[in-house]
Amino acid sequence: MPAPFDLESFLPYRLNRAAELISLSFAREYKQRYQITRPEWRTLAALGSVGRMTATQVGVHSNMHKTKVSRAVHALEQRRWLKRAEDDADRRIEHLELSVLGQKAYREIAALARAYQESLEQTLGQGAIGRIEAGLADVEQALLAGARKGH
Amino acid sequence: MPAPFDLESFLPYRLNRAAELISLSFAREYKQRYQITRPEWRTLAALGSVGRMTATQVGVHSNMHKTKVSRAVHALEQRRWLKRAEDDADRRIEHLELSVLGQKAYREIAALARAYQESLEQTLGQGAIGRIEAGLADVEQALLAGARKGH
DNA sequence: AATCGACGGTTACAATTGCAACCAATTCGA
DNA sequence: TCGAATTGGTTGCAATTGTAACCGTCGATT
Repeated sequence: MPAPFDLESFLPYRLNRAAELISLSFAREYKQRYQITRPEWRTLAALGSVGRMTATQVGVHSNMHKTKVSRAVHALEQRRWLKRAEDDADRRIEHLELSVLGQKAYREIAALARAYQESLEQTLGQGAIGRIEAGLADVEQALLAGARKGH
Repeated sequence: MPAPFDLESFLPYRLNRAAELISLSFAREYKQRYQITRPEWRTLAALGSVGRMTATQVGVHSNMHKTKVSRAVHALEQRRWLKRAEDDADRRIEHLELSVLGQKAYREIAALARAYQESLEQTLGQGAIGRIEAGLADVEQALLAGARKGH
């Protein structure tokens, strides 16, 4: 007799459900106000938070497919929130950077994000979010380590 | 001077990244072998784990959009993994149930899922996954409670 | 019992997405 | 040093997805 399978305690299922819920919940805060999509916000956030990066690095950082990143970058460029700069040594590479306008937008949406998370932390209690994130870090590390070995 | 915003500790971003990573990682286990999509697996899992449910209930349980559920149900029905049964009292409602074939498929994929999670728990240490899930449950509860009040 | 709003579920259509193929540039290896 | 394999990034196309509109049914109000 096999061990029972409880979907409610299956991590991929649980993570998906929670991620979808919280993402949509927060997206409501900026979708209307800034006319920006989810991939665009993630790209903006990555560049604003980390600083100058290439498209590939943005993709790794936020775990987005490279075509998704490519399109988000294009959209942000149209909006003049982002500038591309070529690399001196390798002409395939494009360094991405937020424009002054982009930085302004980033700061504003980041303020929304901060407020959102602060409010959540209020109701969850101090440190609760940090503990989840520590757990997630371990999970990601385990998965990425496993992937390299071809599991 | 505003508090700094660190994307790495922003919960929606972190949850999305982790969820995407683990979902794709596990999807590799069944996509090939069973020719089944992510929404189909989630629906199968919900019905297999919880038992007879309506489409709406499946959607709530797995936090999937109702059209996604509708299409997944249709696909599973084509495959003869699922049966519909009308409700005696309310003719709008359809009760969904796995067929014998569907139950068999569910048991097989559930076994994969169990193995997957066990292996993960091995590397993370006993109880690590449970702690994350407890945290997620709190988050979900907070968000759903907030949504009802119109936040 | 007729009307209106809500509900469960499906579908048409448009937008978003991922895969695969591609281009240009670079690195590797014989 | 030349060709093959690899890399950063884009694009065409097909598949997936969400929005909105819809159908049939139900419940409440009158």
